[in-house]
Amino acid sequence: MPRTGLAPKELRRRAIEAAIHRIKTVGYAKLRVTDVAAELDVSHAALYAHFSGKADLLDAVVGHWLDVSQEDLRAAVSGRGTPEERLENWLIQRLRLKREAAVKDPELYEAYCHASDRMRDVVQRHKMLWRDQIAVLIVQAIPDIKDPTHAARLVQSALYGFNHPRLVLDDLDTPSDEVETRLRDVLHTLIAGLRVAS
Amino acid sequence: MPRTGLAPKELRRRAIEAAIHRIKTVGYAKLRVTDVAAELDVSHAALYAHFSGKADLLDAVVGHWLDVSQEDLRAAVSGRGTPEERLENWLIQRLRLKREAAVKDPELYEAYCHASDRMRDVVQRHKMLWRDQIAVLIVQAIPDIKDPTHAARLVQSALYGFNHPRLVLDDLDTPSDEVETRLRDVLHTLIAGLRVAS
DNA sequence: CAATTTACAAAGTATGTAACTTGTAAGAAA
DNA sequence: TTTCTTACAAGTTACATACTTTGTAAATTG
Repeated sequence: MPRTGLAPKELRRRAIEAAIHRIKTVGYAKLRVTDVAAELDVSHAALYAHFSGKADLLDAVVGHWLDVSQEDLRAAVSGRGTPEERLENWLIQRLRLKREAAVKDPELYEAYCHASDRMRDVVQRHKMLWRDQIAVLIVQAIPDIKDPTHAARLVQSALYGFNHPRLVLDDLDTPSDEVETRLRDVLHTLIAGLRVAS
Repeated sequence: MPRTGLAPKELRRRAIEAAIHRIKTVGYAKLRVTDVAAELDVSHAALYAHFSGKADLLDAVVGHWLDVSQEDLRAAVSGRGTPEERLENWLIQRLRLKREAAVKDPELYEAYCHASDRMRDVVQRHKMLWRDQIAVLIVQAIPDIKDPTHAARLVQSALYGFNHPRLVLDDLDTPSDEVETRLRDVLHTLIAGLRVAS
C-alpha cells in the first residue's frame, strides 16, 4: 500500500506541479527527476510508476499548460461580436497567450518549445484542436464556405509565422500592437479572399 | 608589397571560395579561419586585413550565396506568363532554391540559418530586396493596388512559414508538391483578398 | 606604405575523470 | 496486490587541465 497515502492521479498532479515549480526556479535545462521526487518526499524511482520517464513527465507539464491555455481560448469561440470578430479575437488571444507565457515564464515556455520541436504527441493533439476551432469560427464567419477544413488549414499556414513558438520568441521585442496589426491584416485579407472563392 | 601578388578584391574572393570549400568538406561548425588561411597559403592574420573577423567572413559567404540565389530569382520577375503567374513562380522559386540548398549543401545552408538567426545585416538587406521584388510583382498583378509596400509586407508575413530558413528545414520531409500547393493556396487567397480591397 | 609575417594575450574547445542522473529489477511494507 | 524502497548498471554532466583558435600589435618585406 502507498506510503504517500495519495491516489495515483493526485500524485501525478502533484508531480506535475512540483516539476513546474522546479522549472520556474532552477530552469528547464536543470530539471532533475530526482529533485521532483525529493520535493514530493519520495524516491525518484517511485515516479516511474506514474510516468514512463522524464520525457513523459515533461509532456505532462506541457500538456497541462496547453490545457490551461485552451480554457482561455474556448471563451473566444462563444464570445460576443460578429463571427469574423470572434475569429480575429481567437487568433489574437492565441498570440497573446504565447507572448505572455514567453515573458512571464520563459523557462516553462522553453519546455513547450522543445516539445514543439520534437513534435511530441501533446503538441500535435493541440494543433488539431486549434484547427478544429478555427474551422468552426470560419464556418460562422463565412457560412457558405466550400471546404471549412481546407480553409482552416490555409489560415493556419498563413498565420504560422505568428504562431510558431520559436518565431513568437523571435519578435518578442517588437511591440504587441504592431505584430497584432500585421496578424489582423493578413487575416482580413485571407477572409476577403475566401469570401470571393466561396 | 604583397607576398600573394593578388589584388585585395581577388584575395577576398578566394578566401570566400576557400571558406565555402571548407564548410562543404568539414562542416560549418568546424570552420577555422586558420584553415581558410592555410588553404590560401597565408598566415591567418593576413585575412584580418580583408575581413574584420570570422563573423565578417561568414557574412561574406552567406552574402555570396544570397547573391547567386538572387540571380536565379531575378529571372522570374521578367519571365513569361501573367503577372499573377510570375508572382507565383517567383515565390515558388524562392522556396525551391531554399529546399534545394538545404538538401544539396546542408552545411552551407546551416551557415545561412545562423546568419538569419542573428539577424545579420546581409540577411536583412536581402529580405528588403525580396520585399521590393514582391512589391513590383504585386503592382503588375493588381495594377490599382493602394499600397504596394504594405501589400508586399503582408504577403511576406503570410508566407513567412514557407520562407523562414528553420521552418523550411522542418518540413523538408514533406513532399515538395504538397508544400507548394499550400503556398499557392495561401497566395491566391491573399491576392483575391487584396483585389477586393483595392 | 600597403600587405604580410611572427609573436602573443584572451577566448574557446577537447579530454579525461569523478560525481551525479536516469531508468530497472528485486524485494519490503501496508 | 499495489506502492514504494534500496541497490545497481548505463548514460550524463561537471570540472579541471591542456591544447586550439581568435584577434591584435609590432616588426618585416617588396
